[in-house]
Amino acid sequence: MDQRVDRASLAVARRSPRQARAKEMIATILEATADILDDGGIDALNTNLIAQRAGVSVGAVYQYFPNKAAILTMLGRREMEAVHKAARAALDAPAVWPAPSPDRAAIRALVRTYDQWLKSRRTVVRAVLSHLDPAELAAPVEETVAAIAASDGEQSAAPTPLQMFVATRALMGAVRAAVLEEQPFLRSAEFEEALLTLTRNYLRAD
Amino acid sequence: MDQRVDRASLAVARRSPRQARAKEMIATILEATADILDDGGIDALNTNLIAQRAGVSVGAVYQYFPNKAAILTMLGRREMEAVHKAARAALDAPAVWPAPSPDRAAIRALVRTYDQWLKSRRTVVRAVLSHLDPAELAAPVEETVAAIAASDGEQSAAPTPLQMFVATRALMGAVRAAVLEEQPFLRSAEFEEALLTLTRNYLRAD
Amino acid sequence: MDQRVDRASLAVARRSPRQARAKEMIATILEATADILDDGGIDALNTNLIAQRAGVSVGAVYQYFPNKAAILTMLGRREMEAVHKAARAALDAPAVWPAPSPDRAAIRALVRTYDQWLKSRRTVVRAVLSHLDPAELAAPVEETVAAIAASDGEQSAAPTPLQMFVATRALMGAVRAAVLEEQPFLRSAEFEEALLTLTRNYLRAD
Amino acid sequence: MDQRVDRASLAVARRSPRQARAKEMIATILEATADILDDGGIDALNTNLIAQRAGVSVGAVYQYFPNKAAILTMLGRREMEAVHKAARAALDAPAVWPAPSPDRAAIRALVRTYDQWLKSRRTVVRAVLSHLDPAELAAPVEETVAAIAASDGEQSAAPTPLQMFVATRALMGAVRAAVLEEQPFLRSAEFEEALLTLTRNYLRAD
DNA sequence: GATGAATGAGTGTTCATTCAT
DNA sequence: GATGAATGAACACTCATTCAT
Repeated sequence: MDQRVDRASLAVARRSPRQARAKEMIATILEATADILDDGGIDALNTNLIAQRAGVSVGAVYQYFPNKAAILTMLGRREMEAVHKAARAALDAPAVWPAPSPDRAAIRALVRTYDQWLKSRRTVVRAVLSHLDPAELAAPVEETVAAIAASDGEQSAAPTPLQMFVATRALMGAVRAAVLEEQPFLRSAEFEEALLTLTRNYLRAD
Repeated sequence: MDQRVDRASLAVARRSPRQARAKEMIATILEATADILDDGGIDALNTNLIAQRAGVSVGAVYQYFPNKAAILTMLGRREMEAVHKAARAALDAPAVWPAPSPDRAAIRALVRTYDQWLKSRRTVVRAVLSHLDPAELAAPVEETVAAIAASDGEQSAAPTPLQMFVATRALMGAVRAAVLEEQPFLRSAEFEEALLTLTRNYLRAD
Repeated sequence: MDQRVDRASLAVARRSPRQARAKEMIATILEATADILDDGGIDALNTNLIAQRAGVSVGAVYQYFPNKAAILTMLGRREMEAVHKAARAALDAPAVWPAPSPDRAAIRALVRTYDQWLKSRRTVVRAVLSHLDPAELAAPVEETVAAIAASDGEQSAAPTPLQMFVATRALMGAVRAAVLEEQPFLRSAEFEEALLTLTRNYLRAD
Repeated sequence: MDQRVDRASLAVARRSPRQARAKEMIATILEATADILDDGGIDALNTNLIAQRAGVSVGAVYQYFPNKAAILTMLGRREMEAVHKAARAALDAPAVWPAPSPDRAAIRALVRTYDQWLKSRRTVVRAVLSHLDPAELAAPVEETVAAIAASDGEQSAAPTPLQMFVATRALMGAVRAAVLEEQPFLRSAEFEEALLTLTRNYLRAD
């Protein structure tokens, strides 16, 4: 068998470790940022501290991010992606028995995800919620709303964009407030029920 | 005749104009703050600039506010009070003919108020929405929700605290997102209708 | 006699100490700057050190100068003013006996002034010579050249602008080089003689 | 046949292309430096940018230069050499008819050379003029002055070192100022005439 | 109470230089 | 020799807050 490798693939093979390192570095920096945020809030956040906690030099931080704001923004996006992913995973998880209806499962997944997130990264959540573009924050919730709308079966038409907007933001508003105000009922059955009713009733055509 | 006046009454007599001056000063400072916010965003805000724009010295600013954060907080509260007041005024206004139902009137008042506010103080709104305690922001909306709940008449029981929370935050979430994302449908009839449906359907017992 | 003072003059009287303080501060900052320059050259110059050496805070420095460059520029101008003044004073000084011709006196004054200056502020001179606008540097020399031209009496017409330019810059070029290259003949009679010849011969019509 | 080659001769054979490469590299780096200087002035100059523009790595730059200052110095020297060469070439060029006197030709060559240089590398010229040792800058001018002195024939003795110094620096001072102040008369006949008079009159013994 | 000059800790960012690969 | 990621000292400048007048 021919042992030779063409130059192109070799180059790819070689670049990989570099890219891997870059990804690692970015991850490390973001983690350090999140840590600081959770320790001392947004006021404690400064680039030198980020570098120190990440165990790298400030210069390295600026090799991967153009400025401080970019770090915060990327952290926000990453966190949202994580929430997104967690919510979807919960949605796709094999149902327990007796299976909750799919829309209830969707709400439950959403709330659980936020709750989990909040527990591990209280301040990061707050920072993300207030610094990220609201439209970006809506993505995972939109999926939940879509799941609820779909569960209604043929009974009703697909929601209009405006309906989606209102339903998404309403649901988000309720969850967000519960998170930010640290309401104790965040993981209660009643809250889940309320959110479900809110969304169902709104989307139900009449 | 005795020319002396007792000190106490003098103090009382004098305090009035003093307090008036203090109120004026505070108002001036807050106005300057709002101006700067709308001109250059939160990053342009600093106490020296506030003093300069208010036409007073920094020292004077610190005579009335313990620190910068307090200025922002008070501005936020004042703005919310204004919204509160405007919303209530709209709610209490003599109905035009044909009168909209009271709950529709409440929603309309809320949306109009935010729209007006946004037009005159875009950045202040953003700053307030993201820096003020969410519970504080809920007050005027709570009133609106209460009005809607009341308009349902005897058909349903008074909403529970949880219901109030969810309804309020949901409504707020939708309005807030429309404001922050500067959605063009903010002052459309469809949006009003959607918000009304959202709240009515949720509060309607079933 | 009326003892009252009108408000305006009182204001002036009161502002004085402030302005005096400002002038003092500026002088102190410039002095500190010159000190640092002479100690460690332009590379050792930084705003924090300037403040420290001036015995004030960095903030104070920035109260009087918009940025670091402005400090250097102002120092340059001040130094040039001083040279200007010294050169003129030497020019106007009562002649010793036997009196040198006025043009020789002018050259002598110029060279002495530079020599003096160099001895006390070697690096400042270098910095000034290389950072200041060349036209600004020409002023005191222009005066010297004018004195030499005038001493020629009615024999020749007033020099044209181009002649002034060439004579001034030529003279300056020679002095500048002697200063920067720290030529030992800077304060020799031969050098003085040479400069005199250079200028006289050029300006003498033929 | 013996395939071995002795190491020494191989080394010699190899050094040539290596040295050629080294020269190329140095030239490339200096060119990049000049480019940056002309684009954004001395403040825009940094080693990473130099490397990038030169299409090499920073490490490579440091293979050929001990530090940033050395690059600037070498660029200065190179530029001066070029001026030197251009001035000499102009001096040696076959005279047009009617031939200008040799001293006029020398001045003309000097001024033309500076003018040309200025047009193509304005900022480099400024940087070189203010960062290079003044004695180094004098070399090409010295040659011009020598040419002028020589053209005087037997009428006068060879100039003394001091005379050379003064004549050179005076001429340089005038040209330098015209260049730095971007005087429009830089390439005028009057300026040439003035410079010629300046130098001739000074060197003419009397 | 009012003033605004002064303070100085704090911060984002740059960039010459090194060195493991 | 070449690369370029990493280093980290250095620095200009800001701004909330204080306090002598």
